[in-house]
Parts: sequence; structure tokens; C-alpha cells
Amino acid sequence: MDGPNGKTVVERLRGAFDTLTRAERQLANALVDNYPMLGLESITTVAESAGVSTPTVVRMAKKLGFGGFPEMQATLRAELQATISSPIAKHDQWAENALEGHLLSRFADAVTENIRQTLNQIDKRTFDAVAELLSDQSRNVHVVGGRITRSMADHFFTHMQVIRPGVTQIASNSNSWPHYVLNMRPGDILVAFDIRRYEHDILRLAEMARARDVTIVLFTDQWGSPAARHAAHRFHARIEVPSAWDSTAVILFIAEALIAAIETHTWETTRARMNELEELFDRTRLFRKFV
Amino acid sequence: MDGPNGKTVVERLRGAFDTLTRAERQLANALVDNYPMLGLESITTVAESAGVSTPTVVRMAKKLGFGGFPEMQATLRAELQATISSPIAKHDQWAENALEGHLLSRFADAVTENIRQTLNQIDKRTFDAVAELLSDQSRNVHVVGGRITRSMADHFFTHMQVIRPGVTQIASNSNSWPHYVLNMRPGDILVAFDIRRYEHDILRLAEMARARDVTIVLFTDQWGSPAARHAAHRFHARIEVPSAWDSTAVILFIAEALIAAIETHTWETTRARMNELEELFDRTRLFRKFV
DNA sequence: AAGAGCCTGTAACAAAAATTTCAGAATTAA
DNA sequence: TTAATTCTGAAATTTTTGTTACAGGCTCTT
Repeated sequence: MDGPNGKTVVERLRGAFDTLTRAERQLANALVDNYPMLGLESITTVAESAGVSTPTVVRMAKKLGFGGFPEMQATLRAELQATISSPIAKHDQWAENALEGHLLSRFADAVTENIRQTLNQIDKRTFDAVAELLSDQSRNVHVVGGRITRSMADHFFTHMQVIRPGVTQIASNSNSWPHYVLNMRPGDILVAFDIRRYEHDILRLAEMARARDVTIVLFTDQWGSPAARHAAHRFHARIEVPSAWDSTAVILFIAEALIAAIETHTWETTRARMNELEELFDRTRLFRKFV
Repeated sequence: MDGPNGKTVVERLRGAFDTLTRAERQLANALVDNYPMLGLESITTVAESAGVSTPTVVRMAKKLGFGGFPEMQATLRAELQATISSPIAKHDQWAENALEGHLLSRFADAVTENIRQTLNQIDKRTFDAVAELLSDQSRNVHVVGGRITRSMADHFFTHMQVIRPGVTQIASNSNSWPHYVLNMRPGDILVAFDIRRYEHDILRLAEMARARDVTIVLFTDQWGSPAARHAAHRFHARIEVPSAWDSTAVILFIAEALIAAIETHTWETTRARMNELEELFDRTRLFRKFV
């Protein structure tokens, strides 16, 4: 696993990063980004991938304490060998050694595994059906979230609002929810986010919405919110991580993927809206470009 | 994962074994025994390790359907790459669901890869230092986000508010930001979220905060917000996905991991606060338990 | 603005890898 | 045993990779 000085290549790249020059940093970043595979290619390929010249590669290898490029490459192979022979070659093992066992990498493991499991359970047709449903601009969309999931709902709303008209965000104060129900028409869609601990108010809202022939799309956890029984479509995400809290990262992931799908469906309209939005930004100078 | 004929190198070695000559079998066995690492060495090393001549290696590679030794080696690299970098794509092959090529799985791949790359670049010490900083209850914490990242800031705030006292969420309307700056004291912390397109207002806020000796923790993308120069600590997340938008899932992931870390630091206080919160919930019946 | 000092890529060069040629060894068939 | 056939590696050759020298360019002083 270790090179000449008992350090892995990625450790050295990071350790010496400050002493590297512009082109060398560019190279170091490329190597770390595609660690360790890029380093196993020929020096020519490495240089081209990183957008630097081959001498830069040699110079950096020497700066890191290797005799030359082939020596660095041999070290990489040795690391790879060591890792490959360990039971499960999980991707995080490529991360810096020091991270091993660190909360951050355990968290990453959990989230990656959550994504995998969640994906395994999602029905592709549900996803496609929901994307199509939400692309139908004759239906209004109402978005609601609970105490923790409110920010997911907010994120989803922010994007949907750009993509299409007729999207409402339901305020977090549940006292005012009846007012929103008043505006729901048959055929409308209620997108609800509810994970444990499930909120009674969301169940009530779902009941009321359903009574008005509103189609409900629910983002929930693997156990399922009580509102699930009123939902026409459900996404069950895995949310457990090494923390006292659950992780909503996977829910966000599905929501973002859904946004991407809807966007594709409604691309003509969406593009026009996005352009218009850009113009408005420019005109109001609310947001300035950074060049 | 696949070579010219859609088969892995081992599969071909096994499949063609019968048609191989004595020296070639010797070589094939050596390659399989040390699969796949031996194949990544130079042709000379491979030949020596297997106890055959280099021409034998070339001949066998051609017999297996490769153009030459480098082509076989490139195939090996690609296999290895696929094995280590895409647990999900790999999983898809077994899953009945046949999500392959579906937007959802491409999205999942992108996010997983983003997590991996981001993790590769995060310095463990930065993470630990920030966790400790935010655990210091003598410092007030101010949280702010931009147009898109507002919901990340919101999520972070929601959790932090439970964990410790002295946390403020800065409203999204930037007109009122000076009011918030007024309340910032030296030693306070500003947690800012800013991804492209970077917002000028956040840069201004960071300037003002820094002038008051506030420590800035910045969540940004790989390119880095202009506010980065004022930040004491920065987290650079990868945010690119197959969509017109960027994905903030990785940012959320880091934020959640950070929350878990802070929670561990301040566990005594936090547990008390969480219990108290439970009681308040029960008493107000604002949120009911679902059993 | 001039000059020192450092970066960086081009280009020439050296080294090694990969391929091909070919002669002799091993094997097989008669 | 001998001749035909196939296999194999030494050696020559070609191709590619890796290294070095060097000059233009950039930045930072003065």
C-alpha cells in the first residue's frame, strides 16, 4: 500500500499540494479525481487527460519523492494490489487512508448504500409515470413538507417553479393548510414529503386532498408514512445513517432526478422559461455573474 | 467492463484455454492467478513473471482477439475501473428491474461518483476543525444560503437549532442582511452556502462578516464561490449531474455528516435538548407519534 | 519598464516496450 | 529415423514511452 516513504500516492499528492505549481496542481487534481486509474495509464495519456505536458508529469513525480513516473506508477499498482486483495473492494477504499473509519467515510458508505438499495426498490414505471404527471401543465402542483422535510419540499418547489407554471408551495404553518386545500381542484397534484416521525397533519392534509380528487405523490422512508394509503405514487427512500438523525440526502436525490426527468419532458416550455428568468436576473441585477 | 467481443479478459482466457499452446497456457495461468494486477505490468514483466518470452505474450493477446498487448491491458484497466467506481451500475446487472440506461440510474451513478470525488478532496482536518468550531457554544452561528442553496441552509439550520443554542437563520431577502450583520460578534461563525451561479450578495455579506471578525465556513462547488477568499474553511462539493441543474445532494451529504459530528461533540447538551424537545412536542401535540 | 526568477511547454533525445522476423527446438506422423 | 509441422525464444526492428535541455513566457520586484 505504501510508496518509498511509506505514504500512499494520494496522501503525497495532498500533502505536497501547497508546494505545487499551477500546472502541477491541475495534474494533481486530475489524478485525485480519477484515482487511482488515471495514474495507471501511460505518461502521455495522463498528461493529456490533465491538460498538461509530459515533463510536468515527470517533474511532479520527482517532487513527490519518486524517482520518475514509472516509479510512481509502480507504487499505485502496489496500492491497488493491496486493496484488491482485501475482502470487499469498495470504492471508498480509494479515498485517503486517513479517512478510513472516519465519520465522514462511514457516512458516505451509508448514503451510497442507501442510494443503491433505494434504487433497487424503485419501480421505473412509477418514476416515469410521476414525471409525466408532473409535466402535465393542466394540473396544478402543490408541494408540502414536514418539520424536517420542509427543506426538501422547498428545494423541489424552487426548481419546479422555474420549470413550469401552476406550482404552489404550501407554507409550513399547518394552521393555514385548509386555505390551500380550498384552492385544490380535481386533477391537481399534491407532492408531499413525510418521513419518520410522521406528522399527523400531513395525513390529514392528504385525506382532505384526496377527497377533492387530487392525485398524491409521496416521498417517504422505507417504512412508509401513514399518508401512503392515500398516495397514488410513492417513493420509499432509505434514510438511515450513523447519526441520531436520518439522512434526507437520498430523498433529495430522487427529487432532483425527477426534476431532471420533468425538465426533459417539458423542455420546450422550460427552456423558454429559463431564458426569460435569465433576462429577469440580468435586468434586476439581483444576481450577478461571476467571471 | 467489456473488451472487443463483449467479454472480460478472464472469461476469454478461460474460454480459449483449450486452443492455447504450452507456453501460452503457462502465461494464461499466471495471468489468472494474479488477476488482474499482473496484466497491468509491462509486457516484459508479464513475460518474466510467467516464465515465457514477450512474443508469446503478444501472440496470445492476438489469439484472444485483441489487437495487441496494449489493447488487452486497456481492457483490463477498463474492467477494473468499472468494478471500483460504479457499484450501482454493477448492481444493475443483477437487478431484475433493468434500470440500465434509465435517467434514474445515470443520475445515481453521477451522484455516487460525486460523493466519491468530493470525499477524495475533503481534508479530514478541515472537517474535524469545523465540527469543533461549530460545537463551541460560546460562538453564535449564523446560517445563510442563496437562491438554490437556501433549502440546504434551511435544512442545516433546522438540525443545528435542535443541537445547540445560539443559531440564527438569515432570511433569504438580502435587503435585510445588514440587520443580521449588526448582531454578529467577533468569534461568531457564518455558515454560507453558495454554488454557481455565485451570488454577489453573499460575497458582500461575507466581506461584512469578516470585517467583524466572524469566522466563515463555506459550502461551495468544485470551482469555488468568490466568497471563498474570505472563508476560513471551505467544502468543495461536486455538483454536476445529467440535468440542466446542478445537484446539491452532495452538499447536503456533507452538511448532514457535519451535523452528526457536531452532535457527537456536544452529545451531553444535545441529548438534554432533544429530550426537552420531545416533551414539548408531546405537550403541544403539534406532532404526534405514529406507532 | 527592465530584469530576476520561476513555470511550462516544445523539441530533441534516451530508454523501454511492443512487435516482427527467423532459426532452431520440440513434437508429431509416417 | 526422418521429414513435416508447429511452437518458441533470441535478436532485430519499430513504436511508444519517459526524460532532459532549453527557450519563451509569466509574475513579481525594483
